[in-house]
Amino acid sequence: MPELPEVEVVRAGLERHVTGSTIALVEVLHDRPVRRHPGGASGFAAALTGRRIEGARRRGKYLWLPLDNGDAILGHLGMSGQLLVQPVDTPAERHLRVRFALAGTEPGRRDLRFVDQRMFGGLSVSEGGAELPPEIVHIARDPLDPEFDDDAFVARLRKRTSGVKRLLLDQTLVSGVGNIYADEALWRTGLHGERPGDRLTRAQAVALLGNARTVMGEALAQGGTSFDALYVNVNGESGYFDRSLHAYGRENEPCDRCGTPIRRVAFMNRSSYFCPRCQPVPRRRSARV
DNA sequence: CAGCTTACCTGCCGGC
DNA sequence: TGCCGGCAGGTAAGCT
Repeated sequence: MPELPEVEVVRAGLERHVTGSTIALVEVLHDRPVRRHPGGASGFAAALTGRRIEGARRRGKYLWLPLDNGDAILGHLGMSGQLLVQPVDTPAERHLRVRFALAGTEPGRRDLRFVDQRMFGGLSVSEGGAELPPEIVHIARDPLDPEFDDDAFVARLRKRTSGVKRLLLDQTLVSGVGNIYADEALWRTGLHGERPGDRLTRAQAVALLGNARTVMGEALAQGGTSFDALYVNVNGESGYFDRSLHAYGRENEPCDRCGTPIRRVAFMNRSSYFCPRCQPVPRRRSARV
């Protein structure tokens, strides 16, 4: 499950290894990953064959490769997606979905391959999307983005009545925060995920954002070194998980701060983990204002 | 229109 | 052994 730090590692690897390459051939092995492309698999291949890749960019967990005609290949790794740069004679991966044969600047013929077991992810051609694909203009910047507006985020967060975990996962407020990092940021801040946004103090909101940024930054620092190889090969198994998680996945284990067993509750068809002592369940909003 | 739920997808794992 | 339900989760679409 690639979180934002892993996606950024993929982006950096793609920028380094496919920029300047020309797409000689496109092979779509499964329709689902190109479902968002209106022209279907054949249109997808036709629109990309012969194009030159100009770089690799990212907004939240979306990636795009600007092309020489102003379009872009827009992609999302979903839950299990990988973008691999492989020598052309590498045997097909079990879940290989799309293969781009590259003719390029580096010696040796290489493929760019989209591999995805569960196919929540996908690729599409974004017309005119080289600068910023119109399909993702609603996606907010992420906390590691230098242009992320802290004050605007804090102000918006504090106007919303939803629980703050739901808000952390709202891509129009902030991107790149998944279930794991949301739980970790809340644990560090000592906030329960069901506390309404409009019941946070400004200081709490600022601290929460800071902690989200710290968690993601630490993961990026660790992941960024281990994947700096010749080929982009990120499988989502971040070594960061085992070492540094305080809440996520630790049901019944003692809280690293106070020793109280971590609890797990269902939330949005998934799980939330929290310390019931450090992150007390908020009192219900009173009926009258 | 904010808020919330559901669908999408496959592999793994525990229970029977 | 093999089947089956539950679980994992980012995002968009479709409800209220």
